[in-house]
Amino acid sequence: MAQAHSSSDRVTIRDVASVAGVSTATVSKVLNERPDVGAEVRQRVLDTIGRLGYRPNAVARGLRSRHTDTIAILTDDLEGIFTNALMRGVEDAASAYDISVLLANSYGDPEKERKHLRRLLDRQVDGLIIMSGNRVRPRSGPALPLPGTPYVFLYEYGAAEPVPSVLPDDRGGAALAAQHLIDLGRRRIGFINGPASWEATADRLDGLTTTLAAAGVALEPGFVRHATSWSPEEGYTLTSAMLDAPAPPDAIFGASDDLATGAIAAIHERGLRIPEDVAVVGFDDRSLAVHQRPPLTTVALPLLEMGRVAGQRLLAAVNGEEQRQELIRVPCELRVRASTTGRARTAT
Amino acid sequence: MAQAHSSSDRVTIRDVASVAGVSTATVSKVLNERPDVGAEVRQRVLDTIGRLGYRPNAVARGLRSRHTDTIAILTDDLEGIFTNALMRGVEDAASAYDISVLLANSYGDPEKERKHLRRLLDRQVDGLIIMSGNRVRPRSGPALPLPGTPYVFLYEYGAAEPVPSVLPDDRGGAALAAQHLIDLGRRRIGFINGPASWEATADRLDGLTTTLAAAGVALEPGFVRHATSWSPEEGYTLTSAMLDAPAPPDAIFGASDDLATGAIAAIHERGLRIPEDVAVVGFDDRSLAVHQRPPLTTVALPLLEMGRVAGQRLLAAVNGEEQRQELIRVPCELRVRASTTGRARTAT
DNA sequence: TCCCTCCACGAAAACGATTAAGTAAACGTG
DNA sequence: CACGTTTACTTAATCGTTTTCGTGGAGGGA
Repeated sequence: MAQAHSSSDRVTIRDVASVAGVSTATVSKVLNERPDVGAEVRQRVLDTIGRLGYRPNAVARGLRSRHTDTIAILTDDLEGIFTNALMRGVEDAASAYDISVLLANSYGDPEKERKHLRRLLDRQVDGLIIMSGNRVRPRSGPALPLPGTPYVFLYEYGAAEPVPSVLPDDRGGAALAAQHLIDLGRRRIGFINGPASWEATADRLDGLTTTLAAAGVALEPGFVRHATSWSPEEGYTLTSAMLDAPAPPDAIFGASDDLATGAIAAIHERGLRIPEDVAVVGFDDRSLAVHQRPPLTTVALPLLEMGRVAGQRLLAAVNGEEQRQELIRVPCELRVRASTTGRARTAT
Repeated sequence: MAQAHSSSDRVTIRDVASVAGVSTATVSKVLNERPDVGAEVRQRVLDTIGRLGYRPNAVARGLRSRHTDTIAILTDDLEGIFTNALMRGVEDAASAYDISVLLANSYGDPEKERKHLRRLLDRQVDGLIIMSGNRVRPRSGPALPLPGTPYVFLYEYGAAEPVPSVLPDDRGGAALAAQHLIDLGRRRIGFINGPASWEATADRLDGLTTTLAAAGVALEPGFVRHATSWSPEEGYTLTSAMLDAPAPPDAIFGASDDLATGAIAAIHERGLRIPEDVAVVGFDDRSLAVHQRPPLTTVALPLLEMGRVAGQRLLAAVNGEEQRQELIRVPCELRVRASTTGRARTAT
């Protein structure tokens, strides 16, 4: 194996140039696949690079060319339920374009967040994915202080001003669930929504009612409840209340898998059968959904795809495409399982 | 608000120097808190920096000083159950020292992994946290090709050679659970271990048997079973088998929360009470543990702490401390809940 | 007063690439 | 054959810092 002959230091573009008998400019052109370099010289340089095991120094490159091929994810909850899948989507998109991803976690502390943001800008990141809008987002003040650095909000509700942003299609997702229940002949549908303070809950309710209305099905007022948290316990108590009503529902739609899980417990407790007596649909498609008994039909949040979309939008902006200050909704997908059909119809 | 007067470009150290009437060398010294600069000059420079809103360019700094204040996490499963908590620990440690964290996900694809590794080294990262040992790890060949870049393996079992590494104390964790059950007077303990191919399972079994033996309690051969996966379903079937034995166990220890969850289902199904008839202990302390009915006593994996420890070890090595090729075990913690005591004893 | 030692600071050379501008040779073209 | 144009390279400046020396002056001792 050929080695750099002289020093123990890393081999630079200058070494390659001198060994190949060309200038560093030429090596650089070969590296960047520029057209104005002859075939045999190109080959010679390539060979030399291989022999010497040369690798371009990304830091030096970044200094001169003013881009670092790096984007950052700024989050306030690295351990959030959905964070990994979102991150993975972003990482997917980025690494497809040979872009690296920096991670910054703020715990929701505005001080930490500012510190991270400063550090990232110092580091000359090319763009930012923001999953930590509580503090830096435009909602609470003027626009982000990101001179010339493009950014995309990911899974951040409630931006006051138009801003590049990616969210799930909550309305469409709820509509999917509603249509599914209708198709199964259910007419007395109970909806356990999340806390009203969450923006998504309004859209989910809207998707449900609109779809039901279109099918001529009315939603009983007592069958629409806002939980005070997304927990199974809430799902359990609210479902219990509905089941104990004189004319109980024949289906429960929970605005989260946790809520639906609580519903399942309440239904089982009363000796009712799922789905024969009461069908259950959840929302999110967390891993627990498939492990329920029976496995839970649910509306899957397109987290991976959301991450990818956000990443792609950001990279487009980094590459100079003009960025539209637009909110993009990524469609949800219905995963039909035994809690509505009695036996799993589709894998996963 | 004072602004850079002349151009639209970013303000550099040279601008600061000229405005403050000193050389860039001096500004640099102030920036890096070097001693050889006088008090009033220092103050003048500091003021100028503030007025101009100057921020040092980390890329340029990295080029010259040969360190980037960046470490990377190389993982093969960004969506793994434990990945976030581990990452958060690493991020904690890093950001405490003003170090940024790069993320690289390989999906276990060795090709992708090599590509990421190359990219990270090109980027001159100061060190690596490796949670993706399947391919790059020494097990399958010679040492890592990381000339001069320190690294620490995190939550990676089975390194063939001594290598800086951080793992949970599986043995100690199992011992904690065993002691707890003994203290509660349980004597007929069933152990549902994970798949034998997992290195951790041997340690957990060992911790259990050693502790029981020390208390004079024997483990019945039929009460020690290896599952073929970590799933609740496995826990369910294996527990069922034990419960249907002539003299059933009075406690089930599952080597994962999922296994223990399955155990709970099997116990309930037989109309037995938890913990009166059968106590249940899990391992991992995933979020589902606290949501079980009854809430599950479990051995918590110290993921956050493991991440922190790995981060700190790495940063120490980056700072020139000599790195010991050593495996560090981080102690687990027992979280006592109702599945053994009948009522929660501790919060969380 | 002279000499030596510090102390603060500046000049200038890196760091390893990219890139604008320049140039010599080869190549038409009239 | 003289004269623009390409083609294929090279030269050298540049990106924004850090860092190694060098240096002038202040201070101290004899």
